[in-house]
Amino acid sequence: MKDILKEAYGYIFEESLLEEIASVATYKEFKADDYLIEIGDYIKMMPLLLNGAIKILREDDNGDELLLYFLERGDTCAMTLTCCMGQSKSKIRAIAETNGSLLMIPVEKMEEWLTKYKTWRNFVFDSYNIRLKEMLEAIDTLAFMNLDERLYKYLTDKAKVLGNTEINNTHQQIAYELHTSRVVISRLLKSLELQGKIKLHRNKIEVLEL
Amino acid sequence: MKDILKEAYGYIFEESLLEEIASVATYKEFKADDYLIEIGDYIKMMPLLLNGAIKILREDDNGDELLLYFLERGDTCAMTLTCCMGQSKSKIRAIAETNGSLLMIPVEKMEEWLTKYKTWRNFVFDSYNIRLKEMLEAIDTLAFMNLDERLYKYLTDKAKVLGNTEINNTHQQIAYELHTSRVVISRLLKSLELQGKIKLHRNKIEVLEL
DNA sequence: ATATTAAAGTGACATTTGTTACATAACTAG
DNA sequence: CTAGTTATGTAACAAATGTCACTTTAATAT
Repeated sequence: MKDILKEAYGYIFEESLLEEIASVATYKEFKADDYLIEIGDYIKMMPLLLNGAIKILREDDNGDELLLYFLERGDTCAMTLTCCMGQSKSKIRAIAETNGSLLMIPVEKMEEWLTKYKTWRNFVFDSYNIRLKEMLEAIDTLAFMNLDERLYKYLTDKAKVLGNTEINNTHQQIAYELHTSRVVISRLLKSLELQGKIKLHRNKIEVLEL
Repeated sequence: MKDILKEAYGYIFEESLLEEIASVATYKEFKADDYLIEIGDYIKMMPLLLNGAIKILREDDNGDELLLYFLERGDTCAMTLTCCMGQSKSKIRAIAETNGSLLMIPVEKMEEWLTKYKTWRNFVFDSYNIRLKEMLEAIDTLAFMNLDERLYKYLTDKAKVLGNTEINNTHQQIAYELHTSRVVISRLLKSLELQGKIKLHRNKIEVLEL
């Protein structure tokens, strides 16, 4: 575990902090599609992602979903920070997009390190900043793009996160994450295929240009 | 200035921190519709709002606008924190909604106080958390609500921020902030009026229920 | 009081997105 | 191979939003 930690965070944290993390953190592996955080959960640990990808979703009162963004190696979840420090319930859902692993840090430590390590403080602030940036991007996407553009962005973003141009999803699953209906997604996918941007297969979409 | 500072922040900061703030901060007054921050500005100071309200807007590549949220007394702008600490350009525009005043804190001090005062650290984290919450709310509004609901929410939110049920805006101005067209806003306002929720006048909208 | 200008109202139509219903194609278990 | 199941394709229509053109109303300046 120490090795993966060093690989993922060695370039930002000093040796002594890495030691401390290793000594208090809980290591956890997860598989694709595992539910990691559910809306309303109380969060007492802060996750540090070692590898794999996690998708963060928002849900409205009717249970309708919307994909907010992906977390990758070196990321932590600012929403979790929010909840940890504010002692409030999670406002988002986190689902593993791929297999992966993470470390869980107790909240007390994370607060302690804020004063003790400048690198940790910077990391936490950077995380907030990255998250705010991702949220802004999500807002831009919703406010300024049509659904066909949003869909194409979704596909290319996903391909990047997966490191693979083949996306194994049904149209229905995509529809959930973009908060629309399956028929609409099928229609727009077909049109993207006609434009030569993607190729459709059963349970699989191939992104042709990245 | 010390008085207003104490009135707005006395309940969260200790005396010594208030002293420090008073000694390094620049006091600034602004008038409604002043541009306080423009997209692309470099930000070297962190604002603490003493009174009045500020609206935060996002703009896309075509110059189309979208209202994100309002800041009120006791708020600071997490976007500014982002920019201060990351040395990056502003990604948002801030326009005064009412007359008001604020304090500008140099970035170095804000970093110094992070380790020195727990209350300051909590304030900064709370600010981030509140901002993330507002962003989530903005996303919910965009993703899950129809335009008529968004418009009504806009009107009631604005009335609360102004502390006044009379909103002095043209339909065109509202259309800009909600990123749609004047004709659409006129149509929906008329329908809200027929539902008995608002009353329309020239250059003025009266919110009947809050 | 009248002319000018800004704001708001309105009808007609276009586009985007959502919905329903059903057809077809591809996989899977037996 | 065949039946059943799941995924996808598609037509037809509905609803929400956007656009254009023009009218009417209210405020302001002369």
